[in-house]
Amino acid sequence: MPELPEVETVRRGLAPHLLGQRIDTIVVREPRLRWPIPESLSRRASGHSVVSLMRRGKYLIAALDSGDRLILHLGMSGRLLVVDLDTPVEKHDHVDFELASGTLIRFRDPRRFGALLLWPSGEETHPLLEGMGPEPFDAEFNGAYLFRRSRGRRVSIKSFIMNGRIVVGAGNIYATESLFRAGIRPRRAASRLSRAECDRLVSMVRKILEEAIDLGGTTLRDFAGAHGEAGYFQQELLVYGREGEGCAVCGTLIKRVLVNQRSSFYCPHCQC
DNA sequence: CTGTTAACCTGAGTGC
DNA sequence: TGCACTCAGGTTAACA
Repeated sequence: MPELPEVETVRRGLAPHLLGQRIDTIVVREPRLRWPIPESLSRRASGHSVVSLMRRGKYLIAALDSGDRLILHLGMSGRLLVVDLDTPVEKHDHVDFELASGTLIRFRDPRRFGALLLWPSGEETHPLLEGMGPEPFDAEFNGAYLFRRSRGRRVSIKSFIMNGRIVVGAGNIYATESLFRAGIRPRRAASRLSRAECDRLVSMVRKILEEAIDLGGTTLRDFAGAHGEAGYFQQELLVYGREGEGCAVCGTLIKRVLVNQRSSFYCPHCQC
């Protein structure tokens, strides 16, 4: 479900409720996520306040006044919802954070590809965050960087920009849309992009992600922000999910191909 | 090292 | 209704 704009939308919705708040209780109903929720989580985190809520790629990181940090990932179907204490528990509501304010932060994740881990105080880094590429909005992520990193790489450019070691945040939807706007076919070898194309692609990735954040993310099926609200970027999608429709620019029929087992959409006329 | 594939898991949708 | 099948916004472990 959530790519960078969706995670950022959740972060912004959550922050006002979480910052400065003490976590009274953590209720874990189902610890079997992507990795098991650490048994020590509840003991270590309850009684402590949240001092910051950051995003790194598609991870959310909540720092506590103890120095411990909670790492959250929404996987494909995860949600973090702000609800009242008496809100009935639904089938896939795996974890509740009960705050001193009387608000509940509820983690729901039907497919359980998400994660909730502890990054203990004093540990410089966490294995999951180590080796991550730059944020797309960092100055480090620019045309020169993409050009340099892509030399000699035979993988498709789509897989390349979805690779979190190159740049974080672009998932299937936004990689697909960025490539359309940059005029590059998803299956082109990364090594065969010109420097000018790298410039264009970088600026399109940034632009798309920025616009998607402004519109509260993309809701195709079930993405929702912290208050259950849908995003609006799906209205801006020009190729994703539009196989067989006419291209918005030239009218040519949009094609669907598989790139590493993921659906990709492109216009055979606008993208080469 | 690079690149490809299967795997994790549930639910929604489709066709018979 | 039921069954079989496909697909879904992510990531990594295991392989060639």
